[in-house]
Amino acid sequence: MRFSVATWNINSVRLRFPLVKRFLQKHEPDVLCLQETKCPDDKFPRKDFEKIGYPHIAVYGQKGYHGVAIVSRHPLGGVQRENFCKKEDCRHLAATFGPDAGLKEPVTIHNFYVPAGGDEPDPVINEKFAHKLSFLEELAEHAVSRDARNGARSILVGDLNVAPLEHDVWSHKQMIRVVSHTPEEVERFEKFRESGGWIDVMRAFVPADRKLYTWWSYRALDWAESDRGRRLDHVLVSPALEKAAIEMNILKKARGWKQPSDHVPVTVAFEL
DNA sequence: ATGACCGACCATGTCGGA
Repeated sequence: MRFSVATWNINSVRLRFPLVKRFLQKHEPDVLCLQETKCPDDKFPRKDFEKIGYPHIAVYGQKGYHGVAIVSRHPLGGVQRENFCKKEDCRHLAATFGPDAGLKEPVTIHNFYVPAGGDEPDPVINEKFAHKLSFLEELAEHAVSRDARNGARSILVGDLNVAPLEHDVWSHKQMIRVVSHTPEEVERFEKFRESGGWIDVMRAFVPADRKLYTWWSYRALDWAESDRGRRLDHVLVSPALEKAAIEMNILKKARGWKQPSDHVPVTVAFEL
Protein backbone atom coordinates (compact mmCIF):
# COMPACT_ATOMS: atom_id res chain seq x y z
CA MET A 1 0.00 0.00 0.00
CA ARG A 2 0.93 3.62 -0.35
CA PHE A 3 2.22 4.81 3.00
CA SER A 4 3.50 8.35 3.53
CA VAL A 5 5.71 9.60 6.32
CA ALA A 6 6.31 13.26 7.14
CA THR A 7 8.87 14.88 9.44
CA TRP A 8 8.67 18.40 10.85
CA ASN A 9 10.58 20.29 13.51
CA ILE A 10 7.60 22.24 14.80
CA ASN A 11 9.32 24.39 17.46
CA SER A 12 6.47 24.06 20.01
CA VAL A 13 3.59 21.78 19.13
CA ARG A 14 1.14 23.61 21.37
CA LEU A 15 1.83 27.03 19.92
CA ARG A 16 1.74 25.77 16.36
CA PHE A 17 -0.99 23.14 16.48
CA PRO A 18 -3.09 25.22 14.00
CA LEU A 19 -0.25 24.95 11.47
CA VAL A 20 0.11 21.20 12.06
CA LYS A 21 -3.64 20.82 11.53
CA ARG A 22 -3.45 22.78 8.29
CA PHE A 23 -0.62 20.57 7.06
CA LEU A 24 -2.28 17.28 8.05
CA GLN A 25 -5.66 18.16 6.59
CA LYS A 26 -4.18 19.25 3.29
CA HIS A 27 -1.50 16.58 2.80
CA GLU A 28 -2.87 13.67 4.83
CA PRO A 29 0.36 11.78 5.56
CA ASP A 30 -0.14 8.42 7.24
CA VAL A 31 2.42 9.30 9.90
CA LEU A 32 3.90 12.59 11.10
CA CYS A 33 7.10 12.72 13.14
CA LEU A 34 7.54 15.92 15.13
CA GLN A 35 10.64 17.35 16.80
CA GLU A 36 11.07 20.16 19.32
CA THR A 37 7.59 19.64 20.66
CA LYS A 38 8.68 21.49 23.86
CA CYS A 39 5.88 19.75 25.65
CA PRO A 40 5.68 17.37 28.63
CA ASP A 41 3.88 14.12 27.79
CA ASP A 42 0.84 14.92 29.95
CA LYS A 43 0.41 18.27 28.17
CA PHE A 44 0.63 16.89 24.61
CA PRO A 45 -2.52 17.95 22.71
CA ARG A 46 -3.69 14.38 22.08
CA LYS A 47 -7.36 15.25 21.77
CA ASP A 48 -6.66 17.84 19.09
CA PHE A 49 -4.87 15.21 17.00
CA GLU A 50 -7.61 12.64 17.62
CA LYS A 51 -10.22 15.09 16.36
CA ILE A 52 -8.49 15.46 13.01
CA GLY A 53 -7.97 11.77 12.38
CA TYR A 54 -4.62 11.07 14.05
CA PRO A 55 -5.59 9.11 17.17
CA HIS A 56 -2.50 6.89 17.37
CA ILE A 57 0.17 8.81 19.22
CA ALA A 58 3.53 8.16 20.85
CA VAL A 59 5.33 10.91 22.73
CA TYR A 60 8.65 11.47 24.43
CA GLY A 61 8.68 15.00 25.70
CA GLN A 62 9.77 17.18 28.60
CA LYS A 63 9.17 20.71 29.80
CA GLY A 64 10.55 23.52 27.72
CA TYR A 65 13.12 21.91 25.45
CA HIS A 66 13.52 19.29 22.75
CA GLY A 67 10.93 16.50 22.65
CA VAL A 68 9.72 14.19 19.88
CA ALA A 69 6.36 12.71 18.94
CA ILE A 70 4.85 10.36 16.36
CA VAL A 71 1.22 10.86 15.36
CA SER A 72 -0.51 8.41 13.05
CA ARG A 73 -3.75 7.60 11.27
CA HIS A 74 -3.03 3.89 11.84
CA PRO A 75 -2.31 1.82 14.94
CA LEU A 76 1.30 1.76 16.05
CA GLY A 77 3.16 -0.55 18.40
CA GLY A 78 6.58 -1.41 19.73
CA VAL A 79 7.27 2.09 20.97
CA GLN A 80 10.92 2.63 21.89
CA ARG A 81 12.63 5.63 23.46
CA GLU A 82 16.40 5.43 23.19
CA ASN A 83 18.68 7.70 25.18
CA PHE A 84 22.07 8.85 23.93
CA CYS A 85 25.16 10.25 25.63
CA LYS A 86 23.75 9.19 29.02
CA LYS A 87 21.15 11.95 28.85
CA GLU A 88 17.39 11.61 29.05
CA ASP A 89 16.72 14.60 26.85
CA CYS A 90 13.94 13.27 24.61
CA ARG A 91 15.71 13.02 21.26
CA HIS A 92 14.55 9.65 19.94
CA LEU A 93 11.27 7.84 19.58
CA ALA A 94 10.45 4.81 17.43
CA ALA A 95 7.29 2.92 16.59
CA THR A 96 6.52 -0.11 14.46
CA PHE A 97 3.70 -0.31 11.91
CA GLY A 98 2.45 -3.73 10.93
CA PRO A 99 -0.61 -5.60 9.65
CA ASP A 100 -3.07 -3.58 11.71
CA ALA A 101 -1.70 -0.49 9.96
CA GLY A 102 -2.23 -2.15 6.58
CA LEU A 103 1.39 -3.21 6.04
CA LYS A 104 2.15 -6.80 5.10
CA GLU A 105 5.68 -6.60 6.49
CA PRO A 106 6.31 -4.47 9.58
CA VAL A 107 8.29 -1.25 9.27
CA THR A 108 9.92 0.65 12.12
CA ILE A 109 10.04 4.43 12.01
CA HIS A 110 12.75 6.17 14.02
CA ASN A 111 12.24 9.83 14.82
CA PHE A 112 15.39 11.76 15.86
CA TYR A 113 16.25 15.19 17.13
CA VAL A 114 20.05 15.46 17.03
CA PRO A 115 21.63 18.16 19.28
CA ALA A 116 22.10 21.50 17.55
CA GLY A 117 25.65 21.93 18.82
CA GLY A 118 25.83 25.56 19.92
CA ASP A 119 27.84 28.29 18.21
CA GLU A 120 31.53 27.43 18.43
CA PRO A 121 32.61 24.43 16.31
CA ASP A 122 35.22 23.33 18.84
CA PRO A 123 34.47 20.39 21.17
CA VAL A 124 37.19 21.54 23.61
CA ILE A 125 35.59 24.87 24.45
CA ASN A 126 31.97 24.11 23.51
CA GLU A 127 30.42 21.15 25.27
CA LYS A 128 27.29 21.38 23.14
CA PHE A 129 29.38 20.73 20.05
CA ALA A 130 31.13 17.87 21.85
CA HIS A 131 27.70 16.45 22.72
CA LYS A 132 26.60 16.65 19.09
CA LEU A 133 29.71 14.83 17.84
CA SER A 134 29.32 12.16 20.53
CA PHE A 135 25.66 11.70 19.68
CA LEU A 136 26.48 11.06 16.02
CA GLU A 137 29.29 8.67 16.99
CA GLU A 138 26.98 6.76 19.30
CA LEU A 139 24.32 6.58 16.61
CA ALA A 140 26.80 4.89 14.27
CA GLU A 141 27.45 2.17 16.87
CA HIS A 142 23.84 1.85 18.00
CA ALA A 143 21.46 -1.08 17.42
CA VAL A 144 19.31 1.27 15.33
CA SER A 145 22.08 1.35 12.72
CA ARG A 146 23.19 -2.25 13.23
CA ASP A 147 19.64 -3.52 12.65
CA ALA A 148 19.33 -1.44 9.50
CA ARG A 149 22.54 -2.89 8.13
CA ASN A 150 21.36 -6.41 9.01
CA GLY A 151 18.15 -6.30 7.02
CA ALA A 152 15.62 -4.48 9.21
CA ARG A 153 12.90 -2.52 7.44
CA SER A 154 13.63 0.89 8.95
CA ILE A 155 12.82 4.50 8.13
CA LEU A 156 14.86 7.09 10.03
CA VAL A 157 13.63 10.68 9.92
CA GLY A 158 14.09 13.86 11.83
CA ASP A 159 15.98 17.03 12.47
CA LEU A 160 19.51 15.67 12.29
CA ASN A 161 20.98 19.18 12.46
CA VAL A 162 23.66 18.42 9.89
CA ALA A 163 23.67 19.62 6.29
CA PRO A 164 26.11 17.06 4.88
CA LEU A 165 26.44 17.94 1.21
CA GLU A 166 27.86 21.01 -0.53
CA HIS A 167 24.47 21.98 -1.90
CA ASP A 168 22.67 21.35 1.37
CA VAL A 169 23.69 24.89 2.31
CA TRP A 170 23.41 28.19 0.47
CA SER A 171 27.19 28.69 0.47
CA HIS A 172 29.54 25.80 1.13
CA LYS A 173 32.47 28.20 1.40
CA GLN A 174 30.84 30.57 3.87
CA MET A 175 29.35 27.77 5.95
CA ILE A 176 32.42 25.55 6.29
CA ARG A 177 33.17 26.76 9.85
CA VAL A 178 29.52 27.17 10.83
CA VAL A 179 27.99 24.50 13.07
CA SER A 180 25.80 22.16 10.97
CA HIS A 181 28.17 22.07 8.00
CA THR A 182 31.67 21.63 9.49
CA PRO A 183 33.87 18.77 8.26
CA GLU A 184 33.86 17.28 11.80
CA GLU A 185 30.08 16.93 11.77
CA VAL A 186 29.83 15.85 8.16
CA GLU A 187 32.43 13.15 8.71
CA ARG A 188 30.51 11.73 11.69
CA PHE A 189 27.22 12.00 9.86
CA GLU A 190 28.69 10.02 6.95
CA LYS A 191 30.10 7.36 9.28
CA PHE A 192 26.70 6.97 10.88
CA ARG A 193 25.01 6.80 7.48
CA GLU A 194 27.43 4.18 6.20
CA SER A 195 27.25 2.15 9.44
CA GLY A 196 23.57 1.48 8.83
CA GLY A 197 23.76 1.44 5.06
CA TRP A 198 21.24 4.28 5.35
CA ILE A 199 20.06 5.68 2.03
CA ASP A 200 19.45 9.41 1.64
CA VAL A 201 15.95 9.38 0.16
CA MET A 202 15.65 13.12 -0.44
CA ARG A 203 18.76 13.08 -2.61
CA ALA A 204 17.42 10.13 -4.56
CA PHE A 205 14.77 12.55 -5.81
CA VAL A 206 16.89 15.70 -6.11
CA PRO A 207 20.44 15.35 -7.49
CA ALA A 208 23.34 16.38 -5.24
CA ASP A 209 24.25 19.32 -7.50
CA ARG A 210 20.91 21.03 -6.84
CA LYS A 211 20.30 23.24 -3.80
CA LEU A 212 17.97 21.64 -1.29
CA TYR A 213 16.88 23.19 2.03
CA THR A 214 14.43 22.42 4.82
CA TRP A 215 15.30 25.25 7.22
CA TRP A 216 15.56 29.02 6.87
CA SER A 217 16.74 31.23 9.74
CA TYR A 218 14.30 33.42 11.61
CA ARG A 219 16.90 36.17 11.49
CA ALA A 220 16.77 36.94 7.81
CA LEU A 221 14.91 40.11 6.92
CA ASP A 222 13.21 38.26 4.10
CA TRP A 223 13.80 34.50 4.26
CA ALA A 224 12.46 33.86 0.75
CA GLU A 225 14.34 36.73 -0.86
CA SER A 226 17.72 35.85 0.69
CA ASP A 227 16.97 32.08 0.47
CA ARG A 228 19.93 31.19 2.64
CA GLY A 229 18.72 27.82 3.82
CA ARG A 230 20.13 24.54 5.00
CA ARG A 231 19.00 20.91 4.66
CA LEU A 232 18.89 19.89 8.31
CA ASP A 233 15.93 17.52 8.13
CA HIS A 234 16.35 14.10 6.60
CA VAL A 235 14.59 10.94 5.52
CA LEU A 236 16.84 7.86 5.46
CA VAL A 237 15.90 4.26 4.79
CA SER A 238 17.63 0.97 5.49
CA PRO A 239 18.87 -1.09 2.51
CA ALA A 240 15.78 -3.33 2.77
CA LEU A 241 13.64 -0.35 1.74
CA GLU A 242 15.97 0.98 -0.93
CA LYS A 243 13.36 0.88 -3.68
CA ALA A 244 10.30 1.70 -1.60
CA ALA A 245 10.14 5.50 -1.92
CA ILE A 246 7.94 6.78 -4.72
CA GLU A 247 7.54 10.49 -4.02
CA MET A 248 9.18 13.26 -1.97
CA ASN A 249 7.94 16.73 -1.10
CA ILE A 250 9.43 19.65 0.81
CA LEU A 251 6.63 22.04 1.73
CA LYS A 252 8.67 25.22 1.36
CA LYS A 253 5.63 27.46 1.46
CA ALA A 254 4.99 26.45 5.09
CA ARG A 255 7.93 28.71 5.97
CA GLY A 256 5.76 31.61 4.78
CA TRP A 257 2.73 30.72 6.90
CA LYS A 258 1.80 33.03 9.76
CA GLN A 259 4.02 32.54 12.86
CA PRO A 260 5.91 29.66 11.22
CA SER A 261 8.45 27.16 12.43
CA ASP A 262 11.89 27.80 10.95
CA HIS A 263 11.76 24.23 9.55
CA VAL A 264 9.28 23.01 6.94
CA PRO A 265 7.66 19.58 6.60
CA VAL A 266 9.33 16.91 4.47
CA THR A 267 7.08 14.09 3.25
CA VAL A 268 8.04 10.85 1.53
CA ALA A 269 5.49 8.44 0.10
CA PHE A 270 6.44 4.76 0.05
CA GLU A 271 5.00 1.64 -1.52
CA LEU A 272 5.14 -0.80 1.38
C1' DA B 1 27.25 40.42 9.53
C1' DT B 2 23.69 35.19 6.71
C1' DG B 3 20.96 37.11 11.05
C1' DA B 4 17.28 43.64 12.25
C1' DC B 5 14.85 36.32 15.46
C1' DC B 6 11.97 33.16 18.22
C1' DG B 7 9.81 30.11 22.14
C1' DA B 8 9.46 28.42 27.04
C1' DC B 9 9.64 29.66 31.57
C1' DC B 10 7.47 29.89 38.86
C1' DA B 11 9.86 35.51 32.90
C1' DT B 12 10.26 41.13 32.68
C1' DG B 13 16.03 38.28 31.56
C1' DT B 14 18.02 33.75 30.40
C1' DC B 15 18.71 29.71 27.92
C1' DG B 16 18.49 27.07 23.78
C1' DG B 17 17.91 26.96 19.03
C1' DA B 18 21.27 26.52 14.32
